[in-house]
Amino acid sequence: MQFSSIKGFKDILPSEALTWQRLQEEARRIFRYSGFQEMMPPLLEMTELFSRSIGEETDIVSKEMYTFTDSKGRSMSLRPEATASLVRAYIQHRLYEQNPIQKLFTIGPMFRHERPQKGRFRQFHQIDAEIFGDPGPRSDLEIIVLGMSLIEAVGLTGLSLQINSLGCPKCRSGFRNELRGYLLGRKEELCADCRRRAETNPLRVFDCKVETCKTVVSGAPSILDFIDKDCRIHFQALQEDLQVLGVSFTVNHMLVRGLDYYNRTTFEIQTNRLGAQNAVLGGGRYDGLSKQLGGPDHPAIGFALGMERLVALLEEQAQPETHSPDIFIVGLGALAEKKVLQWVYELRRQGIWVEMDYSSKGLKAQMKRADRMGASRVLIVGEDEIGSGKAVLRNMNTKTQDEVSLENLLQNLRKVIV
RNA sequence: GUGGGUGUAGCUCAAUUGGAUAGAGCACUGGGUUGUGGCCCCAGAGGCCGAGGGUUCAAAUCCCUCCACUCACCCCA
Repeated sequence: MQFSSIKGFKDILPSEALTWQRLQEEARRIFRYSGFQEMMPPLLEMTELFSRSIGEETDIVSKEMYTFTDSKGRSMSLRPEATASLVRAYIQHRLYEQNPIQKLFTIGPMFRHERPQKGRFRQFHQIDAEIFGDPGPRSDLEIIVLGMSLIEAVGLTGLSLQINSLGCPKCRSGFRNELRGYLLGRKEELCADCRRRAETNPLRVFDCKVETCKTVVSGAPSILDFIDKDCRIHFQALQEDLQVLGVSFTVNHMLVRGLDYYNRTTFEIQTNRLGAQNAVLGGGRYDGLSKQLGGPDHPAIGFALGMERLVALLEEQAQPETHSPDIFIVGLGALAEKKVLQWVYELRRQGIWVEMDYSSKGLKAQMKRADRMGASRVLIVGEDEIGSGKAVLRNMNTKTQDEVSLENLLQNLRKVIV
C-alpha cells in the first residue's frame, strides 16, 4: 500500500519551506511595528459560527465546509476562513474591554472542499489581519496599506490594488433591486447561471466570465451611484488618503465579494499570473458582524492573504533560497572522528551550523559530501593532524587552504566563520 | 458536482505504422586520484510503462473500465 497525500492537501517541501518562512518572518516583522498582535484561534469551531457569519446561502457554507458531528451530536467544521473565529474570540474574551481598538492578526491553514486547480487547494494558508473598533476610513487605509507593505516587503511586483464600496445594507438592497430589474430586462442575453443569479444574488453576475454576460454587465448600474451620503463620504476619504500616501489603486465597481458580511469598503490585490485565480489578497469592512454574532455593535475591517498564491508568484519571480553549512569537518580515523564529534556539538551549541559524515568514508567521499551540501569551508583532521596539532582548513570557494592550530580550535574557527 | 488534458526511472522527457533485453539528460553510488570537492572519462544501481480487463502471433503504443494528477467551469485567498 502506497500512501499519498489526499487531494487538495499539499506537502510544503524543504525546497519551498524557506520561502514560506521568509514570508511569515516579513509578516510578523511588519505587524509588530504596525501594532498588530498575533493570536491563534482553533481550527475547529461550531458549524453555526460560520453559517451565521459567512452566510447560509454562500457556496463556502452550503457546500465547501469540512463538517462532522461529534459524539454528542454537535455539528462542527474546520474553518473555511479566519475572520469568524477572530470575531468570536473578540466577543468571547471581551477584548474590547482592554483596548477599544484591537488590531489582530493570525496565520494558519483554512479548509474548503472545492475542486483543486491552479492557486486553489482544499487546505490552504492565509495571513489574516483585522482592526476592531474603528468605523472610520483611516482604518480601511491602514489595513490596505498593511497588505500592500507585506507584498512589497517580500519583493513581489506587478500587482494591482482594486477597491470598491458596497455601501451599507440599506444602500445595497436598493441597488440590488435596481440591478435585478436591469438584468431581468436583458435576461435573453445572459447565460443560464446568470439568469438564476439575477434572481437570487444579482451581484454575482459581475463575476461571470461569459462574454455576453460581460457585455450586459458593462452597461449595468453601478453600486457607487446608489450608496448613501455617509457611505460616499467614507469611500471618498479613503481614496484621498490613499492618494496622500501615494498608493495607486483602481476603483472597480464590479468588485463584489462572496461573503455576506461585507459592507462599505472592499478591496483586492490582484495578479494575472495565477491562471483563473486573480486575488492574492482580499478583504473588506464588516461592521455588523460582531453584533450579528451576539457581541457588541463594533465595526471592523480586515483582509486575508493567500499564502500559496503569494509563494507561487515569488517562486516564479526569483530563485528559491537555500541554506548551507558554515563548515564541514572531516575526521579520518577513529581517533580523529571522536575529536570531530566533540567539536561539532560544541560549535553547534555556539550557533554555528556544522556538519560531519558518520560513514567513516575516505577523504574524497567526505569532500564530495561537503561540496554537495554547499559548505564554504572544510576542516580536515586525520591522524597526522592529531599528532602535529595542526589541521587543514580549506576554503571551498577559493580553493585555498591554511593550517589551523588545534589548540583553541573553536575560537580560531569562530574568527574565520564570523 | 460538470467538462478538457496528462499518466514511462527520484526529476524532465524519448521510444518510428503495434515489433524483440523500454532509452537519454540531470540526480544518485563506485572507480579513474590508497589524504582533497566541482569539470572530464568509465562503470553501476534504479521501471509491474498509473491499475485492471480486452483485441493481437506480438501492446508503453489500439479498445473498455477504474484511479491519480492537472487545467477550466462554479466559487474564492
